[in-house]
Amino acid sequence: MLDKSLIADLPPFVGMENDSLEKLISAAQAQRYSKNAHIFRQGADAEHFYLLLDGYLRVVKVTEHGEQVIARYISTGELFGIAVAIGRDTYPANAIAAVDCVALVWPNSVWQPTIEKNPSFSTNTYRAIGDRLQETQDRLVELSTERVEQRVASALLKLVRQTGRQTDEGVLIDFPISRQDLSEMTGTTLHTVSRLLSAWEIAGLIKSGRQRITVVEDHKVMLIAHGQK
DNA sequence: CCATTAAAGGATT
DNA sequence: AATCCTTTAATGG
Repeated sequence: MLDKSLIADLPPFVGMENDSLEKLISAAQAQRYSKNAHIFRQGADAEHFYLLLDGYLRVVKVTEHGEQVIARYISTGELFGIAVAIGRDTYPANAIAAVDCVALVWPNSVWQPTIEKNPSFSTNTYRAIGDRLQETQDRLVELSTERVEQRVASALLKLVRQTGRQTDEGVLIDFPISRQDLSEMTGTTLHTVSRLLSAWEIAGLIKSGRQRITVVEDHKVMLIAHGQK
């Protein structure tokens, strides 16, 4: 049996009445996903919506030719797979566990009643959707105006803000991330990312290993992101 | 400035 | 052993 304290303090649910919370949580099912598992697939019928309780996952668009673009990362406490919120009946992308994850799963049928009875939940989720839209628009501008170096630096900083964990060496990005992943976030190739990271490591801005990146000099990375090298 | 191609070595399963 | 990740160099748009 799930307890409402699991979700009561998470951003999507702040301001909700206690009995509404209880009702919502009782309609949910907890589900574990091991690393690299697909939670849902692009184009599949959207029958559920989700909340990430623990872990990180990536949202990946796949083209007809098999090329992948990482649309965004979802971290703990975020809703995802909310196709129902924007009137879609299929999922627009794949959701893949970046590490072992735990999520709550609801059937879409509980979305509409929950929205209707809980104005705060409604505003919270539509705000979140708005934020994500804003983010993708910012990325569009980035892609068309900034050099690769700036885009990779920006992506690093975004990940640090979203998932950074302080260590004695700097701020570690808290899940396995490859050069390929970074290239899929920034519209470049893994080779270019590899070269950039190598150069930054020599310059002391970051430390990196296989699927590990630690930002040591975030200020200097920020300078690169903003174009003044 | 950056993508592509190729080659090779290390890490992971 | 097979596969995945990373680095490096050469070439060309």
